[in-house]
Amino acid sequence: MEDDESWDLHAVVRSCNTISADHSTVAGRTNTTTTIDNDFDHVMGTIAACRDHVMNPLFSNSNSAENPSEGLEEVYKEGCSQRLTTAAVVSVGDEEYVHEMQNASESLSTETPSRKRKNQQKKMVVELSQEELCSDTWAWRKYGQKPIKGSPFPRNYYKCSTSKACGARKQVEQSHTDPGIFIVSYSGEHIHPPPTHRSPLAGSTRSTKVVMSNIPTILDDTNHS
DNA sequence: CGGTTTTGACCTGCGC
DNA sequence: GCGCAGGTCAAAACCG
Repeated sequence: MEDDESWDLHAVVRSCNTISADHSTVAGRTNTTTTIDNDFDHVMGTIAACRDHVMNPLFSNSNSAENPSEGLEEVYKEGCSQRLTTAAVVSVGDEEYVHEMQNASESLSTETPSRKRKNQQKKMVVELSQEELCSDTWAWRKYGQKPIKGSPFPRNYYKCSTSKACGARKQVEQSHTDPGIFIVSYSGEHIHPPPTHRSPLAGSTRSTKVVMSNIPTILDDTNHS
């Protein structure tokens, strides 16, 4: 069976939401850019979800409540620059990820059908702490888990469960160099605004109990408007 | 009842 | 062309 570590991963992973990543220098290699080039709207939606939950002091300082567009845009820019620093660490000491992300970045310029394989799909790869993972309001449904060669931790696959038509997906994998860090890859775009609250039944299974115990805190903040 | 996780099977891209 | 590995599907089980 899966051990506590993967269980923890499952628990943490239910919610996640981030900005963008740009790996200018990875493990001493040449520039690697992993960004969503045309997904500003997606990112803006992401930020909108984040800002209320103060996953990062950056967002709590935003004036987005008054000027959602301008505020978020600024936050987005700042957030990117800050995130980039973090995200750039993703591949340090991890040749596999370096390779993976390089391949991903090379294929970012092509439009991607919903079911392209492997590195052909546009991806945004970020490194997140457990806390950050818990600061997500998007509703994700796990649809698969796979052991990854060379990694002691399985990779988990999630779809956005808010809408069946929503093509947003994410993959979450625990870093084997730092188990406290989670490598999250986003693909696709949300076609709907972030949910303002979760269904009471959402994530009602075993391993999500812990997660749901975290979520209410977040939701309380959100619903206080 | 409606939503989720689990998990084995299947599909497909990629390297040799 | 073959085999491997990653990504997805879908049925069953679970939970409140």
